[in-house]
Amino acid sequence: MLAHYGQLDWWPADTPYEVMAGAVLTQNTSWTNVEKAIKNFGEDLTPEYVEAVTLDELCEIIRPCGFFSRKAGYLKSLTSWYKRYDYSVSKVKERTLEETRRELLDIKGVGAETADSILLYAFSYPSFVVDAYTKRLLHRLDIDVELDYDVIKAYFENALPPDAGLYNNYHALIVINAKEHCKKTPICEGCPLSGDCKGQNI
DNA sequence: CGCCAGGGCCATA
DNA sequence: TATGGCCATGGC
Repeated sequence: MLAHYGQLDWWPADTPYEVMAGAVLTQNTSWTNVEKAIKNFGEDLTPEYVEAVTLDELCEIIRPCGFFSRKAGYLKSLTSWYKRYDYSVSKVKERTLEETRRELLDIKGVGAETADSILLYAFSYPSFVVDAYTKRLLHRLDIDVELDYDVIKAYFENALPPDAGLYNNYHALIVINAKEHCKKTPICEGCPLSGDCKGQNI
C-alpha cells in the first residue's frame, strides 16, 4: 500500500483542534456527514468558540453528523480538558503518552479509538489507531488475532517501532485503501493490498 | 425501502 | 467482563 499510495501525512483537518473535534464527530459516522458538520462551523471550529457556544447551538451546528445531542456534550468535555493546557499542543506534550491517554479515556465520549486518533493525529504521540477498517483488514487477510481493540493495538505496536510518522501513515493507508477499494464492492478490484476481499463484511 | 458509516455509554446478567 | 440497546443523519 505504501508503494501504491505513498506517504500520506494524513488526517483531513487543518489544526490539531480540528483533528480532536473530527475524531469525535466521526464516531460511527461517515466522513461525508462529518464534513457537513465541519462546514457548518465556518471559521469557528476552534476551542474558544466551542467553549463559548451554547449546547443547543452546538447541536444545530453538528446535526448532520448524527448522534448530535451526545456528541455536542462530548465536544464540550473534550474542549474543557484541552483548556487545562491552555489549548496548547506543546503543553499537552509535557506529559507522557500514557498519562495523556489515560486523561483522554477519562473524558466521557472518548473511547479507545477516539483517544488514539487524537494522540496520534493531533499530538503526534506514537499511539497506533485501530478502527473498523483495521479489524476488517486483519480478518480478510486471515491473520490470527483476536478482534479486540487492545489486542490488535498491541499486535501492531509490538511489530513496529514507536514512530508517530509510521503509525500515521499505517492507519492512513488502511483507511484510504478501504474507502477506495474495499467498502462495498463485492470483489476488491484494483486493491493493491490483496486484490480480493471476498465481499466479507467482518 | 433497508442498510450502513473511521464508536461509546449504559444497563443488565 | 461480556453482550445488547441506544444514539441520528445522509448516501446509496
